[in-house]
Amino acid sequence: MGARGPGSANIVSISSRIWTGRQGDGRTDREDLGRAAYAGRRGRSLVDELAAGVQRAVAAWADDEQIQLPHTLAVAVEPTARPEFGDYTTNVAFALAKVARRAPLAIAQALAPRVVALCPLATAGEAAAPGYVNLTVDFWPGLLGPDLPTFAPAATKVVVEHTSVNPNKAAHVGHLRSAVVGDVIARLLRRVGTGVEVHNYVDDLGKQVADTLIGLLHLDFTDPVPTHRFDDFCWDLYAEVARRVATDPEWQARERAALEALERQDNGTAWVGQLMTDRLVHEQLEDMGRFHIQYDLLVHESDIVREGFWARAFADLSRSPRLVHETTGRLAGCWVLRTGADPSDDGLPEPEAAAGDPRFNPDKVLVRSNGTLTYVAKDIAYHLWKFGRLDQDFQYRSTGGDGPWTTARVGEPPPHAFGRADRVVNVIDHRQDYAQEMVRLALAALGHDDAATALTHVSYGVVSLSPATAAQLGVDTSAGRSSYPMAGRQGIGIKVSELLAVVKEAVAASRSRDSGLSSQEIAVGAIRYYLLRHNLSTEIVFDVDAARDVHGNTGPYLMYAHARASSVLRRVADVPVDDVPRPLTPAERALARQLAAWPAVLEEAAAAVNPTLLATYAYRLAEEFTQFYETHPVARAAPGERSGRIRLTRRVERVLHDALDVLGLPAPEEM
RNA sequence: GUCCCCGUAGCUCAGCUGGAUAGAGCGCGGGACUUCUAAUCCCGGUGUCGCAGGUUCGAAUCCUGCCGGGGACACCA
Repeated sequence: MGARGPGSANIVSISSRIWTGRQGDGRTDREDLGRAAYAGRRGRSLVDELAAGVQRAVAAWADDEQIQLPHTLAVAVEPTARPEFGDYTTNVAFALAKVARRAPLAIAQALAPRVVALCPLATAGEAAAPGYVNLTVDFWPGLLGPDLPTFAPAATKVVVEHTSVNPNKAAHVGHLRSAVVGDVIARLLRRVGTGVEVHNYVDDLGKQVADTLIGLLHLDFTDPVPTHRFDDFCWDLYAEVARRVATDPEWQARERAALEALERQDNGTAWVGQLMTDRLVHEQLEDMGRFHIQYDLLVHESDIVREGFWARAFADLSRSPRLVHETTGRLAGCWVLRTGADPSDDGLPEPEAAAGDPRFNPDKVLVRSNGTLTYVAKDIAYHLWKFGRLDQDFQYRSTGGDGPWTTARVGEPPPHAFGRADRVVNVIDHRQDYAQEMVRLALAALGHDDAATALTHVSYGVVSLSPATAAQLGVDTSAGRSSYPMAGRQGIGIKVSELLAVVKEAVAASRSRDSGLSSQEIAVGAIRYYLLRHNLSTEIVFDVDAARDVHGNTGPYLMYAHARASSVLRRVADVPVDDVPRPLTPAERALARQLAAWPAVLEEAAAAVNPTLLATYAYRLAEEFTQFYETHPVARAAPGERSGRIRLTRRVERVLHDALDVLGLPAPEEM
């Protein structure tokens, strides 16, 4: 990168880091998405203005000192950790120290007054050892401007796939994590102006479905825990069948026969299978619906097979040197996707996608020696369709009412074209990293490098059980592990419906009045927040007692803060509000500063495809507001102070409402 | 065996694109409601940031090795 003339540096602000705590892995595909979102935002935030002021100061300084600046500088303009450091701080002097070969403190001292002179919002600037520029800001104009960021609608369409529970039993908390994370990603992308289509993949041809099915057909099963729900019944039935399949050759043969019958599709077994999976999907969707999670399209694996999507994908893929028909050895008779991870595979193009990645097995079977397709093969076909690269389409029908559309045997005209995505976001736990990379590799091998790049796998850690919760479920915890996995095959897990009932009960028991939001809605907010506040890469060690908590860093705390703001505003509904500026108290400043961060947090969350940033931000905002609320009367404030406090409270209500909407939590006016 | 993720307060977790005295919630003890909802707030924490080296003016953060936990590497999904 060649140096330009003095004063020409672009400052790359990474300013949102401090408010939210940055996560994310910095993958390029996520950053691209972020840039698109950033470009669409209308208007500048307070922090944007400040960063621009710092940039002007740097340019002026470089001119005066005759210093050549590089094209870009990575600089943070961020809130200070302590009030005595001012409102915002920047590390720009450290970045310049390396370029100019001068002491950071000297640069900071030269910069501080220039920022104050060149940025109308900065009322004071100080250099602090070892080289920070600390800025004090006039927050008042920020309380007069527009409340919420707006984004120009983007022409791009993103398909978000999440949930994708095997339709053979009830959904558990682990599935709910995918659903909640995916749902927030969909809400977030819509919020920043992107077109979104939400898919739920129904794997109705898999081994798990076959197991529940043969239990239904061959077992005289009575549920040890009588239930009115079919998915609860299947939960126990599946565990019973899994026990038999593990050891009994007769049941293993039944499983194979059922799998084969499901894939053939024109027989009684397949029809019973379809009736079974339809009913289970219906109940799973009811569960998710209670959490305000909705889908645009259900994609059935059986429809991918029936429509012959794989035949077209195979025709294309077989022109690639990566698809190999093995004639000898362990995989004789299989069609294999060769990843190039084996060093002996010379001559294959690389690097592309996962090629040569030592994490992966060099050969991935797509077509078994008996001619049937593996899961990855069907997923490749599905993704070619998602990206509109297949010249083929499904049949569709509506599931009625507000429900999603679904792929079907016989179609009716869909309301709009499904699929044809510019980007695809798959919310799938980290155990499928390998399978997702295989899909990406196949897309690249077919020449769809753009699609391979536009495929984002949002990988997240599994939900496991705390020792206490595992013990309550009858798991043997004598091994003393720190967590225990949920296991559908063993019937071990917290079902979504049970969790909601338990948390709802806890909410009902702890509430001080009954007139506000229903206990179920509060429970939904509590559970959603619990699943969102952990980093995506973190394995959530789920504890029932912790999930039942409604105090502290929980969903109800955020909702309560919103209800308090609403309550205050009801009291002052008729009070006239003026624009007369006044100095803010420390708590007011802290609150104003947090409010000013919202546009950047939205952008960064969209860029990183990371809902946790939103959860963290909303909690901090609720916390700042609550502290303000405790110490600053609004309705009973002196007239000189009241207008500013009403403005702050109004803004808190709107920004918190916006944040809660994106998080899918209720924003109650009363609790 | 190879590779990936994780290891921070009693517990669950933030912080980790290097920077100013390492944070929150829970739990525990104490305090605050005739005042905009106390589902709240305030006070009380030196914790071998797994261990050992290294890079740096500066490391919880980057690099290497080791130890411990989890996961992936299926003609499962």
